Amino acid sequence: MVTIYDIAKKTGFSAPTVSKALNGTGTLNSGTRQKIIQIADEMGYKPNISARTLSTRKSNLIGVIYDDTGMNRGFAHPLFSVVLNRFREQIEFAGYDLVFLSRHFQMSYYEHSQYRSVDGVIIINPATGDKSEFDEFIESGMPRVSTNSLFDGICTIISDNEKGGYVAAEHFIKKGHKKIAFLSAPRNGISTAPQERLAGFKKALTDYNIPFDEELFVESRFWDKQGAYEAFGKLYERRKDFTAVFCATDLLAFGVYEYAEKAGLKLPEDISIIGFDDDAADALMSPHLTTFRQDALRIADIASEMMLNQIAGLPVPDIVRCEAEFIERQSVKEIK
Amino acid sequence: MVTIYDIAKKTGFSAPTVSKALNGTGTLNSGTRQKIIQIADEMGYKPNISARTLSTRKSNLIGVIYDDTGMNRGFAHPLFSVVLNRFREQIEFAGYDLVFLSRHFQMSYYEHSQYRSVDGVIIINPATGDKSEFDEFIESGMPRVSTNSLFDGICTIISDNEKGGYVAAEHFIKKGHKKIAFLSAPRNGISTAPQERLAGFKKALTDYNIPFDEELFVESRFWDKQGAYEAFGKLYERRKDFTAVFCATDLLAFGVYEYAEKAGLKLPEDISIIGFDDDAADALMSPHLTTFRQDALRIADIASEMMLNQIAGLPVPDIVRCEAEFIERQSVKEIK
DNA sequence: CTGAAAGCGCTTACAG
DNA sequence: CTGAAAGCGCTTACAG
Repeated sequence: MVTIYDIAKKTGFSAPTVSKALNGTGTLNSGTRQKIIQIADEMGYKPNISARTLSTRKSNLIGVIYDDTGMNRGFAHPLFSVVLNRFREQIEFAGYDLVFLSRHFQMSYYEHSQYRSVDGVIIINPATGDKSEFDEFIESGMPRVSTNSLFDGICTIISDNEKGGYVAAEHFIKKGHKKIAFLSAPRNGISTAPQERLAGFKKALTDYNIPFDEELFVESRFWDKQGAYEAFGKLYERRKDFTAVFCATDLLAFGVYEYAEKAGLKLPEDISIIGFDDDAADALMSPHLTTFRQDALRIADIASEMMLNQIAGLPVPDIVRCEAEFIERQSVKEIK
Repeated sequence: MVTIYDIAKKTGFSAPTVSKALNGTGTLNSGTRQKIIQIADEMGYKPNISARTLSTRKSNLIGVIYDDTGMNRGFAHPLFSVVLNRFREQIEFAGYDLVFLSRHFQMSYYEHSQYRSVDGVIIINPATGDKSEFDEFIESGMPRVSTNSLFDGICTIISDNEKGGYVAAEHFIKKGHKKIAFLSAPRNGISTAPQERLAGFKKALTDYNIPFDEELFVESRFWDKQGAYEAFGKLYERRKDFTAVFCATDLLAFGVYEYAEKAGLKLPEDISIIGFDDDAADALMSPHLTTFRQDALRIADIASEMMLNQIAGLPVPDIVRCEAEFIERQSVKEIK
């Protein structure tokens, strides 16, 4: 490993001068700068980031909070996986690397971030948990963004879920449906999406003078197919007069498809269905699932921009909403 | 941030003694060790990893090579996403953190790994590329594992793809199929899986005295649905007398489903199909896709074990094969 | 414009 | 069993 001392010796300048030349800091004769840079190149110099971090407290590392406990999808989530991937691209382009933050060894997320001297943190998927876990990040003033759920004091980039819920309900209504069920994801987690989608759903009903029927609301115990299968089963045993169901996420819709297959229900003839997320499977299932595509690329782009802004000391908004695109496929039947 | 000097002052011992106590190194009076640990705890001491890395050259960081350029799935790959997730869990349990390695800024993967002083590297998905890119890792002696493809000199944990190809062909044959097509993934990449699966496929044909028909072999231009759609179309325009197709990966099978839907072909009545990977969509499509499940958890477990072994200076095998499980669903028709 | 000095927080021989 | 000294590779005031 070649160090700045090696370059200093070779060029005849001092280590601080080499440092300034390589970093473009301080005032330097442009000739000596050129020379140093050239020699450094020839020698194949690579800075030692640990040394730099130790003296500057800047690591060029961004901590990622991504933990799918309770979701059991690993990195296969249709929204989060894309957000992670694109955020990584953008932030690497700006010279930062991504390191995963965890809660192991009695370290909290915050302690872990300190241990690694990260320059900022992105909350993509904190699993279920307690929002107060993030208070230390807020108090510390560390640059931080969330692409998952609203936190007071954390710049959050998130889909307009309420609008999504509204559009879904409105679509059903315009296709002639009146008895529309709502299959919710668990509302006890850290994500506010289920509530927001429900709020929009109710608002549309109200606007179209359709009363919200509590009996047509059902909540899955988990964010998965199995939970949805059971929840929908409960709903269907209770009531058979509804013609449509809005699922707060595609994963839940998959449970409905499974139930329909086992129970001999025809989709969308017997029940129309709309999901949320545009999972890769949607366009493969029969009928192809009508859904919403969250703008993961835009969410990630804005997240990285907001991260960089904060690192630069610039102010950022509390919340940025991104539109989710309605994708009409084949799972909603028109009722005359 | 409290440092070992703060603890030294408070306890009356020197910094080196504190260091030894906290790390459990050297010979220390167990009383002073206890005391130091207790005070450190009370003071909420967290080691500064940059300082430690600088003096020990050990970062407790493992570099991850994961780049899906050309695949365009982000982290949504049915095998890689699970491998990444489980490997992360295991390696974090051993006290290591994961950082993504990239090829930005004229840095090669290897240079990036030096820059971050990683203790080891896992190659999960290097995108298409040149195997020689990894020569530096091998020469350097850095601990390294691959869960993607075979590299001489890198401990690789990978499915028994040849066996998979064999079992697929044999299954078709036992169901009465004789004219069996093979839809391959691109073979120009770094992954050896397509060739291995093809080799097993051919072997089964030979064992059952069925000649391999070159005209029934077709290669997709990309690892995606669209490429498969086009490739299968070419095949189908050329020959209509085959009754089954083995797709080297589920993604390719999706392209066949799409083609079948557009062309009005019935699955599995007109064409039987087997995929590979057990993508989450498989059990949702009609007909549910018969496929193979790679043992991603086992692959990741072994990968982390092999990584840890290398870090500990222990020898590791060149290659570990894991069985892929055959999952029979509904996409293969029995021919009388 | 350039460099000597000190410091970031830790660990590793080496003395005592 | 414990500590003084030096070093890991870099940067930041501060002098000149």
